[in-house]
Amino acid sequence: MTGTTADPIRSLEGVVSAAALELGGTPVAGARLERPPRRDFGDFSSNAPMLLAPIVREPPREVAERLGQRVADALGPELERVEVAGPGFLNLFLADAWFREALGAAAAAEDAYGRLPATGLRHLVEFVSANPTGPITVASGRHAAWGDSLCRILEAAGHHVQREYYVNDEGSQVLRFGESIRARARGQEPPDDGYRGAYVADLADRLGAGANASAAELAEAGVELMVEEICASLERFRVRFDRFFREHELHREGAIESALALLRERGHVYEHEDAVWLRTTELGDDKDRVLRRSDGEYTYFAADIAYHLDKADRGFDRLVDLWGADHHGYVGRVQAAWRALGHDPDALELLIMQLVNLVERGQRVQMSKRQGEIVTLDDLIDDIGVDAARFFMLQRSHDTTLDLDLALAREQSQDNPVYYVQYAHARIASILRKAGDARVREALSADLSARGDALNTSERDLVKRVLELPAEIAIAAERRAPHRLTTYAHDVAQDFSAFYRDSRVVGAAEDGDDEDFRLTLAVQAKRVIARSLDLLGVEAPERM
RNA sequence: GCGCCCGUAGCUCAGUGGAUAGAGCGCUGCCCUCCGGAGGCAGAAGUCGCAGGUUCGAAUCCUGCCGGGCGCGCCA
Repeated sequence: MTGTTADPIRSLEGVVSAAALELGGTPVAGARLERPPRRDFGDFSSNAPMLLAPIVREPPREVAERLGQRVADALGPELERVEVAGPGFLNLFLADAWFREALGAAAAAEDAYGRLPATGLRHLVEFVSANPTGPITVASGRHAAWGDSLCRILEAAGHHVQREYYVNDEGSQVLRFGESIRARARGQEPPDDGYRGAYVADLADRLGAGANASAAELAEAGVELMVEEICASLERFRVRFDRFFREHELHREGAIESALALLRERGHVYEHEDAVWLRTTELGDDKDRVLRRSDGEYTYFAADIAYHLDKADRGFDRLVDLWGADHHGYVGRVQAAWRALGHDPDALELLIMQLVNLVERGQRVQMSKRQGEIVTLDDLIDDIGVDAARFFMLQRSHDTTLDLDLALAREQSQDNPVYYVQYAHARIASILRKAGDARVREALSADLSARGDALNTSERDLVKRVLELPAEIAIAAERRAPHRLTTYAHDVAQDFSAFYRDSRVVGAAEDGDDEDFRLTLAVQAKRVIARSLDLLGVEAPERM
């Protein structure tokens, strides 16, 4: 049955699908097992009969009856009973034997549990990419947490992942940055459109900038220092990149010219009023875009096309870009350019990250700022810590504005979801310490299926929850939805609390209960919480 | 004006075709002879923005409208 795999729910789904195939003569697309909304609808519920009904031309409930019979035959004693319900659901009530075997299988997988089979697909995820003209802000912090967590989840889902930060070290912004440093070095105010943060004067000091250094030199040196600082802030936030890709490389290697030549060859380029244009309107954009300005300079857009071409040439199956909300007007033209280059539109995903509002008791707040007018990621971490910052930033989907409640995030109590989850983990650790290593190992090597006592509701609920991890990871990866893991981790913690309330673990044997089963379940709940938190980049403490 | 995103409980949000729509916060009430009370249980609270449509079935898909956010440079 399911004992040889680390995804017992999937195996069960396979049994139902096989039965549906026999009945319908053809595979049923979209059939799945889901957790029913109410406990009296069983442990798992299949929508297969409703999908099968049109194929076999029978009422869904009749199909469900026949499917139920076959599933019952296939599962034998692991199934308690099936019920047909509602519009044609097949509800499965599983026997305790199934729960024991399933838990045993999950526990036997140890650290591999929740790690999905390799897909061979190579992903390049580009995120943060904040201009290297200032420290990392809270908004960029959300990009960092989210992008990094997505990468962790993609890896768990079996994909190969490369993390990349695109450094805009060219162009007018950078020059203005250099001019601002130079002004400070001369004891002057930066230009009106320059960078006015306190860190600029600090950079001027650290560079030992003489009054006659050029803005371009100062810009280059300033960018290098900023990249180092950004890197350090991100490292502190547990975010590491495989590569910082400099825009400068594209200019130096003639990559922009060759991208432009390729576009020209493919017939998408024209000249107008001394500028070179890309005809993006033919590919879904609302206006054509300039690639090279009339002054001969390439636009940021041209460099970005060259960058994406470079990524594609490196042989990735999937490019994921995470951009700020202020860049969403840019999506159409980059997609158009991507298609102009002849690439599969689905291979490039452009995701937009919405803004972060810092909130305290319902009011927008101004934090005390280390760097003048900018609220930096470091300021936030100093205030609420890395774990709370990451967890809170990951609780929401990327396309919704985030209200981050600082008061709640600071709170070290059960009201704070990150503490609630970490507390559950620490509490299980404490229980297992009390049991002792040797006793825990003994429990893990016991054959749970040989036991006979009835499981209680909260034990069964926790087993089911723990078994959901592989599917949760798969869905989070597919939908680019790290926030699902925050919900899941909280659910596990909650189900553990119910289990713990109802069932004594250490000393269960004295009451005649199955202590091996309970210890194994506690171990597995702890692993699953730790795994979920790891995918979020949040620590799972043994003690608090 | 055009484009994209959002509109679900008092608040912040989950829920990408299925059953009586969920969680956290807040609110009300209850539970500490028990492995961590940094805990648990129960309750009140919803015209899923509005109106049509598709479907056996719609918070979910389509169309229109209303409200909010963001974007619409030979800036990056």
